[in-house]
Amino acid sequence: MSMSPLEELRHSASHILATALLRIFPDAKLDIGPPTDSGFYYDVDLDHKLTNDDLVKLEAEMKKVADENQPFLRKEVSREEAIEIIRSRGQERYKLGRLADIPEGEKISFYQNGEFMDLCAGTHVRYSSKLKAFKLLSIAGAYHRGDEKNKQLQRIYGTAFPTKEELAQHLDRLEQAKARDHRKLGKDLKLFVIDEDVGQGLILWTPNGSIIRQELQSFIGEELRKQGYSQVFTPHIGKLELYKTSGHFPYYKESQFTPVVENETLSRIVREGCSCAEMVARLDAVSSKLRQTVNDRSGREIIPESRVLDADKLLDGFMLKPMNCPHHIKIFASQPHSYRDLPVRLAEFGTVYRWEQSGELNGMTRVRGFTQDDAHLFCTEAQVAGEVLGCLSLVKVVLNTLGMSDYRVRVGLRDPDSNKYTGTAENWDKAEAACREAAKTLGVPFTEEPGEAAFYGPKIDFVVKDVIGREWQLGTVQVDYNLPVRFDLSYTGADNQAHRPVMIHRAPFGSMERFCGVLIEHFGGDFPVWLAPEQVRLVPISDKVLDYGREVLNHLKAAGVRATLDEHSDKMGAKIRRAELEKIPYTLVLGAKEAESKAASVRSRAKGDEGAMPYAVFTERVVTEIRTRALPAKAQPPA
RNA sequence: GCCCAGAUAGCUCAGUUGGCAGAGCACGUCCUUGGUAAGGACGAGGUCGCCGGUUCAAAUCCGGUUCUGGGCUCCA
Repeated sequence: MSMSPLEELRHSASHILATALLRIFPDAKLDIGPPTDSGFYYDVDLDHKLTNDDLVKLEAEMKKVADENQPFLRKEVSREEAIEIIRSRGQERYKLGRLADIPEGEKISFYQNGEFMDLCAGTHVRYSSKLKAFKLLSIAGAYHRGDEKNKQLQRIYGTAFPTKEELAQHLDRLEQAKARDHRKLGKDLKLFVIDEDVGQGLILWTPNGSIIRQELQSFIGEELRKQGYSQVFTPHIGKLELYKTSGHFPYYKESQFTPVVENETLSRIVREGCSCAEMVARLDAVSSKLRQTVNDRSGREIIPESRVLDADKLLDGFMLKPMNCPHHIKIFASQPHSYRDLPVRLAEFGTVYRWEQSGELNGMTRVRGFTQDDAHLFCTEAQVAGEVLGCLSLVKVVLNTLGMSDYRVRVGLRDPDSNKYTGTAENWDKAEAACREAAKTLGVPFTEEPGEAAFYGPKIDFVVKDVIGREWQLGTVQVDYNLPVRFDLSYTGADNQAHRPVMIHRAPFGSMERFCGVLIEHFGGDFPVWLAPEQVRLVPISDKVLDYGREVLNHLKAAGVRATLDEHSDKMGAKIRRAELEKIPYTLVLGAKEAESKAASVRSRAKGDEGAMPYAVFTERVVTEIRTRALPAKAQPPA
C-alpha cells in the first residue's frame, strides 16, 4: 500500500493519537484510524465520554509522544501471531474483526512506536518527531463499520501538516470558509430564515432572497422557452394511490411525510377501533386490481400478494408530493399523443416535501420542503440520446452563466447486487448506455458510480462542494424506462401502433433552495449585478442634495434597476461602509458637484472609486450588465 | 434517527462559588450637513429557547423537551 507523504504523516498522527489515548485511557478499545482528505481520525470505544478538555490533554500527550522521537517499526507476522499480539494488548474487540478483513495470503503487518503497536498496512514516517504541526479538532459519533446497527464509537478528528505555517494556513482557511457559509451570509444579507415554529428544514424566503430566486427562475424560464418546453402548474398534494402506482409509496415511505387522511375517514376508523398498526397496514395496502395492473404492466411480481387488502379495508389519503413526476405524467396521459408531437417537455418549478432525518438537515442545502426546477420529457426511444444532450447543455449553460466551474459529473448506475430497482435489465442497459454516451460528449471528466442510480433509472449528476468540503448534488438528468410502463403511457407511431415513450427527468439547478445555498457560498455574497437584491445604493453627501438623489433614483428605477436612496443623517463614510457591508455592487455618491452636472460618482464593489460620470451613462452601463448577466469583476488586489 | 456540544436584546457576545440582566453594533429622537469603510448626545429594547424540579433565592444546579452546530447513518 502506498501513501503520499502527507497521508503518511497524517496516518502516523493517528497512531500517535492512539498512543496518547491509551496512556490517558488504558481501557480504550481501538477500531481504526485512517488519514482523510484534510486530516485524520481515530475511532475508539470508550466508556468515558470525551470532552473538549480531553482533546487538550490528548494533544499535550501527543506532543510528548512526538518529542520522544519514537521510531515507527514495521513487523510482519503470521495470522496466529497477529491474534496473539492483539489479545495480549486487550484490543480484540475490534482489531480481530479488522484482522479478519485481511484476505488469506496477504501480508499482515503491525507498526510499533514506543509502547504502542497497531495492526496496520502502513506506511508511516520514520520517527514520531516528524509530527511537528497538528491539532485535534473535534469529537463525533461514528458507527462501527459505518453501519447504524453497530455500536456507535467516539471519533476524534484532527489534522496535521508538514509545517506549522501550513497548519496555520489551513486553520485560517477554515475560518475564512465560515465567513462564506450560506447560513451566516443568509442571515447577514437577509436572504432567508428558518423559523422553529414553522418547522425544521422549511425555508422562508425573505424579500432579498426571493429576488435572487425570482431572477434565477426567469433566467431558466428564458432558456426553457428557447428549448421548446411547456410550462405547467400542479398542486402540492396527490392521492396516495398515485404514488402506489408510481412505486414511490411505500418504497420510500420512511422519507416521506405521513399521508394525510381526511377527517371523516379518520374519525370513522377510530370509532371502529382501528389500531395504529392496523391503520399503517391499511395505508400501505393496495387493491387486488392495482396489484394486478402494476404487475401486468411490469411483467413482474412487483407488488406481492401480501400487500393486497379488501377494497372496504383500504385507506386512501393524500401525500405531500415527494416528486413531481406522477403529476406531469397525468398531464401527458390526459391527451392522446402522436409521434409527431414528441418530445413533450413539461416544466414546472414544483415544490416537493421529503422527510429528511433531523440530523441531516443543513441550512438551505438539505431541507424538508424544496422547489425543483423540474421537467419531464416524454420522447421516443430514438430521441433519448438527443434529449439527454439537450438537458446536459442546459445544465452547462446554467453553470457557465454563473461561473461555476468547480464541479464533478457522476454517472449513477444501478448496483448489480441490489433489488431496489424497478424495470427490466434490458431497459436498464439501454438507459445506462445512453447516459454514458451523453456524459462523454460533455467534455468534462466524469465517474461512473454503481449504486448511485435512482430506483427507476440511471442518472447524470452535477456535484459541487460547499465551503467546508461537503458534496452536494445540484443539476441532474435521469433516464426512465420504468414510470411509462407503470402508468401505461403510449403514443401512436408512424406505423399506427401504440408505442411506449421514454421519460427523462431533469433539473438543472436541482432545487432552488440547495442551489441558492451553494450559490451564496460560490459568490461569497458578492452576487453578479443581475442577481444582487439591491443593485445600486445612492449616497447623498448631505440633505441638500436629497432632491437630486430622488431624481437619480427615479431614473434608475424607470430603467428597471433595483436601487435605494440612503436618507439617513449619517456622514457619507458611514453610508458607504453600510453599502459595502451589504455587498451592494454599486454605490453612487451624490454631492453638489454631481447635482450641478447631472453626474454621479461611481464606487464599484470591485474597483472602488471610479470617479464621476453622467448618471444616464452609468444607468446604461448597469442595465447592460444586468441584461447580459455579467459575472462580477474580480476585486482588485490591494495596491 | 444516533453521538457530542450549544441556545442570554434584531446581530455578535460577556455574565465569578446560585443573590437586582450587561457591552458593542443595529434601531429611535435630537444635534451635526459632510467628498469615498464607523461624527456626537440621549433613548427604547429581555419570561436568559421552552416545560418541570431543587432552593429563602435559578441565566447559573438537576431532569425533560425544542431548535442549532460538528460528525455518523440516510438522501427517489
